[in-house]
Amino acid sequence: MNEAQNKNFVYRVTAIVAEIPSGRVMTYGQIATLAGSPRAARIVGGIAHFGAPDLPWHRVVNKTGGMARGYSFGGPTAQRTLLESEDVTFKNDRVDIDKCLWNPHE
DNA sequence: CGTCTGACGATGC
DNA sequence: GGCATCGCCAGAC
Repeated sequence: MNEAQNKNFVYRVTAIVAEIPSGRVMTYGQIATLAGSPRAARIVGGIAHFGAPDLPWHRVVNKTGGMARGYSFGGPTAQRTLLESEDVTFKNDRVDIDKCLWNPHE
């Protein structure tokens, strides 16, 4: 893990997302920052769609608390239902990041 | 090595 | 608060 974490940006993002517990969500910007590049939020998304299909990307949302453009989970409704199943609170059609934003420092 | 793209973010209107 | 535009960084071609 130590060696791997220093490997590349992609691996860090993968590791972070893999550690997101149920009932908690993270923003792409947050993950990108933890990965070492606070401006590379889009890169996180790119990694999401192509690599690491075993990770709970459905717990990853953008800063608006919504989901990304053209999600592939079967529609935004599926994502919302899935997160609600994990005790994630919702504000209208957006995730209540204010309450469910997970911090790895915990 | 140069260029385009992209599951985003911030700012402006 | 939502929509439009620019900007950023890293990966793929």
